Amino acid sequence: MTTTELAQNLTVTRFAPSPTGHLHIGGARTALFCAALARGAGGRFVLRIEDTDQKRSSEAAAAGILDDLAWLGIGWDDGPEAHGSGGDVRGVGPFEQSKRREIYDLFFARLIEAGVAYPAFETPDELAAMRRAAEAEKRTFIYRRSEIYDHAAALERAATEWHVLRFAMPPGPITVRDAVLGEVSFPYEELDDLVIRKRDGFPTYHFAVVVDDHEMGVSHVLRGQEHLNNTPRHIALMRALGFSEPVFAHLPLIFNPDGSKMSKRDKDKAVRTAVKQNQGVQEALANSGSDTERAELAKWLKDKTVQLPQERLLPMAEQLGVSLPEIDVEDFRRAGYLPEVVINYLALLGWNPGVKTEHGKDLERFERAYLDEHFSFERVGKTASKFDRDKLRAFNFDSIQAMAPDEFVHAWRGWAARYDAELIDTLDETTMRMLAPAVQQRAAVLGEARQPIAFLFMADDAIVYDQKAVAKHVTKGEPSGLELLQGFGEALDSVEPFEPEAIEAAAQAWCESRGTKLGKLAQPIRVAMTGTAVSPPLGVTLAALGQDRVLARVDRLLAAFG
RNA sequence: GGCCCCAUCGUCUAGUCUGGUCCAGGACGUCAGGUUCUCAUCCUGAAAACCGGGGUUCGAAUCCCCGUGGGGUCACCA
Repeated sequence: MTTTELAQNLTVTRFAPSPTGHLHIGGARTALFCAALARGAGGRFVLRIEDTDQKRSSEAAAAGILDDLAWLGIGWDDGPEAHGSGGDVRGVGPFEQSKRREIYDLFFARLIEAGVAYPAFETPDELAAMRRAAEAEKRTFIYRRSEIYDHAAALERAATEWHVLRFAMPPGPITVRDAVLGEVSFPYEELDDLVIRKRDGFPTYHFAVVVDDHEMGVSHVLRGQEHLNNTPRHIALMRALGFSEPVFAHLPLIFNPDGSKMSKRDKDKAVRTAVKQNQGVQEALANSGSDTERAELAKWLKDKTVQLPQERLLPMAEQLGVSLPEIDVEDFRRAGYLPEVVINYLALLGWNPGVKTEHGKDLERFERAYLDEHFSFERVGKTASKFDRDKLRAFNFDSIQAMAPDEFVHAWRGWAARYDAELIDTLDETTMRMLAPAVQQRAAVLGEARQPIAFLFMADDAIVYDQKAVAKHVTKGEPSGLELLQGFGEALDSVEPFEPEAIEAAAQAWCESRGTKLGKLAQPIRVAMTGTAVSPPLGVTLAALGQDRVLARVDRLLAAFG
């Protein structure tokens, strides 16, 4: 079966990121919808790496994107082999555009021969000047082939001179038939003769996309709405090349809560603002690192368009106490969101099942398989949506609640293995298992699971007592917390086994015998264990610490205020 | 600025194509109560929207027009 034959009866979608950084959350949604459409139709989902920009692309970034997709559970049928996905059973690869030069050259030749692709010799500076001139006259700059253009002469000149290849846009308006937006027309006057081959011989994005989509038998092109303006150009190219048009579907954009575009630059912005407000840090930074590092930093501080690599941003953010906005899939992973939750939330951004549950509520929580089965363009919205982190958190929280303790520990340890070595080193699996129920309902994301048990990571003699908590729960009252603690401390000695249930039973019994409420005893214990009036339930708190450390902390409080 | 897209609670949205069942439903968030050994969880309840103006129609959130607002895009980046 040839590619075109396949295209006629197969739904083929593709996700084509350019490897310039981690996978953006918006890109993840596009990939998800592409995969869902293909799966639901029994078709194929292609992953292609768009690395025609030699300066910005990197293999590391490409690998990172594959890893991000794999973490989300989005597998691909045709594409680079990694994480159990990919391969080239249809023989439509390679899947990196930088390896497809000969293919593009073939189609360049075809267009040149037809006289619709032509060399152009303006330098970038000259073009910039032309744009400025147009702007001064308040008209839009449109590059158009001169009417007295001599194709043969231009080709001759091109043999010896640097040039780009441009596509002669055919006259007449072009209408895009979009599966979510309907028909959208663009006048010829708005469409210029776009560059299809760069000076360095690489195709531009427009050309490579059109050729590759055709060669790979892509039947449905799903992408963000920011590409809508490119589509008429692509259609013109397809027609010139004799390709059939795929179905286009432009997905609504995803924005920040403040309405701005969700961009990787947001991270730089957050840190840059904080640095500028902090004179001390600014000076410290100005005096550390190598010369080149300092120069980069100075440039970054001044120029909003300059981005710093994540490895440099992260420590600065930590030092300044600012949290980086989550933009990339990797950010959500680090924060401790569950991949299936991210998928679920993403699916709802711009699409919805339009189904009610038996309780008359909108169906919002569903599995990946549900999306695969039910995804359709009719239910894709046209409106851009703001990314609601609170709602994502709530989803994640619910999913964490729904986990069995073992499941939770598994997820937690998996996360910690990558992001929190100290946690793994300090707590064994049995302890985590015991802690799980208490921690689960206090953590919306895995990264927060440590907070309610922070006291476990402190040395017994390093507890800092909160003055208010001490005043309220330890020194005040009749009997005082101190006295209760003293009495119960002895009782604690004989608790066997030293596990949550036994401890709680002992505390309960002890309080009953003394005629006090459990709360009266629990609070001073909390202060002794954590320095504050807040901790997980008593039994778990004490059991996790272990008898020795508990008694040491009781003694220390007694000594400090007794 | 040109071109293009969009417009329902603070946010995500159902309802819009096939006008009436919508004094607009759900979720997140917010607020108020309740349960609880703290913090949480959990339970109950409340406030909260059809951008404005004209049409069409017996009737418009739903159809049409004009405004207004928001966004995208105008590279030898993708």
